[in-house]
Amino acid sequence: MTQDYYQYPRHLVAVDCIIFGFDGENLKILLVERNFEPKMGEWSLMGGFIGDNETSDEAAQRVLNTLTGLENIYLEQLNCYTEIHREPTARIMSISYYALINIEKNIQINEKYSAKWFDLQNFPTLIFDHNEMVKDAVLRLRRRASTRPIGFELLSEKFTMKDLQNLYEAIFNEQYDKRNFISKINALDILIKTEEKDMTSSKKGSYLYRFDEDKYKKKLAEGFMFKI
Amino acid sequence: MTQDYYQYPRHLVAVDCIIFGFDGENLKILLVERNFEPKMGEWSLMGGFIGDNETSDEAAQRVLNTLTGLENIYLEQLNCYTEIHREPTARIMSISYYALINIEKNIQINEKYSAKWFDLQNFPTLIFDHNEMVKDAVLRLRRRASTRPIGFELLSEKFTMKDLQNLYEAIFNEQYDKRNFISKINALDILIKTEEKDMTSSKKGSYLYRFDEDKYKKKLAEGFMFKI
DNA sequence: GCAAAAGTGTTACCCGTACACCCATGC
DNA sequence: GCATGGGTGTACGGGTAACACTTTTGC
Repeated sequence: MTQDYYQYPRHLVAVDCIIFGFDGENLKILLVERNFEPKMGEWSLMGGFIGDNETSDEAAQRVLNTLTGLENIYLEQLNCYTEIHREPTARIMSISYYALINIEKNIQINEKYSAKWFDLQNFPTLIFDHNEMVKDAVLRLRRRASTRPIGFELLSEKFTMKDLQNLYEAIFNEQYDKRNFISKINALDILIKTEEKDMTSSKKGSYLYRFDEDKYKKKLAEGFMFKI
Repeated sequence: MTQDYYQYPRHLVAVDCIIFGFDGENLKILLVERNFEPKMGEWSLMGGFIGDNETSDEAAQRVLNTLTGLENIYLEQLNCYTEIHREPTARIMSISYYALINIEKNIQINEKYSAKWFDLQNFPTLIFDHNEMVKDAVLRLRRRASTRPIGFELLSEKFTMKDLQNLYEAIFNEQYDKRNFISKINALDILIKTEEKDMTSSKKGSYLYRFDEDKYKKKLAEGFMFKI
């Protein structure tokens, strides 16, 4: 006996991307203005349907690449939303992904889409269940950021301690003591202090650091746990 | 301009359930022997296709109900697996769910399915990507168990401290000091100590406890965080 | 009376947190 | 020389982890 697949319904399945960025002070989210019905003109997450010859991960990368031109973006699958009437015109399941991108690298946003960075503390109401998706994504971002060194995806290759602290303060929406934060980071021992200084923020200048990915991986293999 | 949904492919979407149980000593997983091709006779997770008029959550509950007769099972969505050739005969996406059930309550497993409880430390190789699903589910179970009082789903309504400790030792695959464990649990202050004793395990007998869900919810609302 | 599991407190160490002053430089 | 942000060390307290003996009772 072989199972007959023709008796089972088939579904439209999309991906929707929650794209996070960081401008040095605040967490940002990249939204697009819909240029088709339904809900044309309203703000939404960037999304697209999953094709026959791509996985959902690939679909999400494709969607992001179409919008930003970037490749190999940090991307993680979140949830699958399957409410029957989550979209009014058809039953569409959607797998949400969150992406972390460095705003500075992201020079050219495809003009075909009216996309805009919004402050995560203050962005418009989105279509369908996209607000729920964003809420879930923020929670996941916080969880991940506390146990994995994903914050560096949001920064440039070189950054100051102040940048890093600002980033974590934005992610967790909390203020930290400078001395405690720095000694915590130094205790992790996964940064390289360069000889260079960032002179834009002060007269003294502040040292630039890089994330030492090789060292991190080595320590991981030895049982090290990132924790912040 | 309206988007034309007919141009997009439709997909078979299934749910697969990782069903955890606890026998007082070890974590168990409920597996079924496939009675249809492909891979007939091999062990797999219990699954089923998502219908047109049900959400994935509902499909997972339906699948579990079909197998065990139980209703309102603790269930959480895990991941969506979308590799194109994850099943050999057709492209099928699968949303995995993990379920926690009390083995003792689960008196009648549907005889239509050859289902069997296996020790989580020692169960057969499963079909397709089901082993990966189980691995992911165990990790999620550990994360959840450390921050939510989900362990009680796996125990009977009344349980001894020893039961609880055995459960957490099984989940985290670690040994704990009895005194430290008990004082940690007592500090949480979310259990009710009953007058009854379980006399089966010793001559002295050990007190039975119940999870105080109302108290837990009240404390949650006041900012309490479960942590173990 | 003895075997077998239940139940119970104290101490030491570590980590997290609070906290304030000097440094380097451009203007 | 002064204003601005950068960089550094210590002390205290709370919580976690290590640790052993007494109690109960059925046989």
